[in-house]
Amino acid sequence: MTNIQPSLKPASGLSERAPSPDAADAESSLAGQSLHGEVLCRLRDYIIEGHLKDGARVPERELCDLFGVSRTPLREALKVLASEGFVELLPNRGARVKGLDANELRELFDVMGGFESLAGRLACENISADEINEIEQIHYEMYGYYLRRELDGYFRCNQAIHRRIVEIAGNKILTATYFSFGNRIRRVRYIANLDQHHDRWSEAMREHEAILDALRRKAGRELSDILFNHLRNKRYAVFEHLGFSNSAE
Amino acid sequence: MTNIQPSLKPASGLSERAPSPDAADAESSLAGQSLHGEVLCRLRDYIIEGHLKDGARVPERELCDLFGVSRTPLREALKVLASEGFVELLPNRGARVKGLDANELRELFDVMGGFESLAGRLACENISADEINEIEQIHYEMYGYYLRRELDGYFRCNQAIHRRIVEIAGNKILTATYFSFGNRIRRVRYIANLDQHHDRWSEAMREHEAILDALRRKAGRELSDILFNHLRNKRYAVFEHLGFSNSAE
DNA sequence: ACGGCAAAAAATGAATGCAATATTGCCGTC
DNA sequence: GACGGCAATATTGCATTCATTTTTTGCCGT
Repeated sequence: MTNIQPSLKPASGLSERAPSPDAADAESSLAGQSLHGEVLCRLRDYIIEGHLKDGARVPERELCDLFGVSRTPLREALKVLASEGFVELLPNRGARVKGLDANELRELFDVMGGFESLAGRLACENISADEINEIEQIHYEMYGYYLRRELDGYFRCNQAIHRRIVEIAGNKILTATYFSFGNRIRRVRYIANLDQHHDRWSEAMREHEAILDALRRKAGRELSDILFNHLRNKRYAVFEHLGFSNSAE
Repeated sequence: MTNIQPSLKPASGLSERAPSPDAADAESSLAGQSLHGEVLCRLRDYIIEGHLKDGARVPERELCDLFGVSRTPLREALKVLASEGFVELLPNRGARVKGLDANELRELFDVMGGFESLAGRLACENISADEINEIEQIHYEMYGYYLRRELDGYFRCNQAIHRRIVEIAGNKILTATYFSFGNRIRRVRYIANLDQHHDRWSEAMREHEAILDALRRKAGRELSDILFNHLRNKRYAVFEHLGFSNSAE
């Protein structure tokens, strides 16, 4: 994977990777090649973007018309989406969109924390000087946004750092799984209209300092720990924001 | 006409394997309820148990005959198996069994290490006195097998401890994902006829002492670390055993 | 004997058809 | 007006069918 050239352009470096985290590699094989792969991606996005409400039944016929395919590839896609956790298959009663209750959301955050934790550990084993530089770059760009209170740019950099750490971990299976699970959280953001909140901003910024520091020192065990707790704290903040209880139920 | 014979007895090579740690909850919804769910489970087991060789094409027609279903549910199952990583879908060229090369196996071990690491951390947050007792029990039973050099019993207890830790973590999504990924490694065991080896036995036993100790003290961070390295060491041992290189390639 | 080409065969991918099941709308009764 | 039963309708799950594409086979020429 080409690592981005060390062109010292903090501001522009990110804008290019801006758009959408997009697809894990997991379904690159399915993606554009076949009808069902196409339908899978489109239907997944359709659900992630919240066009179907939690618990709503998935109208096969309508979606067939919408996508211009017959029921066969659509139903194949539904089976896959069920295994990914986006829908639930009820015997003889079709598919329903699977929303996340507070408990599942909490679980999902912890699992993501586990992935990031692992990624941090592995990244410390593999990271090159150039890559440390790259992360630093993004970090300082993010710091700039932080100082200027530009939430949007801050958020993009934040995402980029976490994504790069996972990529640098150099474990394709991890990467694919990470992004796949990330999609399920992404949907919550759409649904709950969960724009990033300012609470905890300075705290998160401090945590990122620690992340960068641990990366520089290649302190895998430590970074692993920091990243898990970073996600935990994010979970706490999100739950606070949503008015959920933070204790197990 | 109406076939509908829920029994689905091919009477042929499919073992009536009862045990199997079985099932993540992930497909409890798919499992016995529908034809495609049934086929999914059976085909997955069929592949895990090595009835199809790495890279072999998956013969739709034959399997349809074997399972006594039409191509539709079988193909639906194939799509899911592809998303789980057991097969690869080649456009217009059907499905091929996806074997793991050394690199992917290494990645998979690390991901499992990540899951166990996370599980240990969470388990320390949740574990009750009774559950500690239970783990201790298994641990000492395992120690007995160790002293008597009974590899089989030792191995069963070993598995049980790791499984219990994951369950005690109390994160259903983690549990489901853990077992799902475990299946892919399970296949390697079948294929490579990877009986447990004696190497590293005493070392592994010592590590398990540390695991139990950390659990007792509810030292999550520590246990997290121990478990990751435990898996790493296991990976090293397995790779040694298989004659693979242990360094990244 | 060997390699290349064309036709046949088989496989795949997707659409359609059909029986079984769920859902809806309607009506009568309380 | 609310409720329960019943027919009409829609939906689901799977089998079957159809159009392509791939693979194999058979043939010919060199």
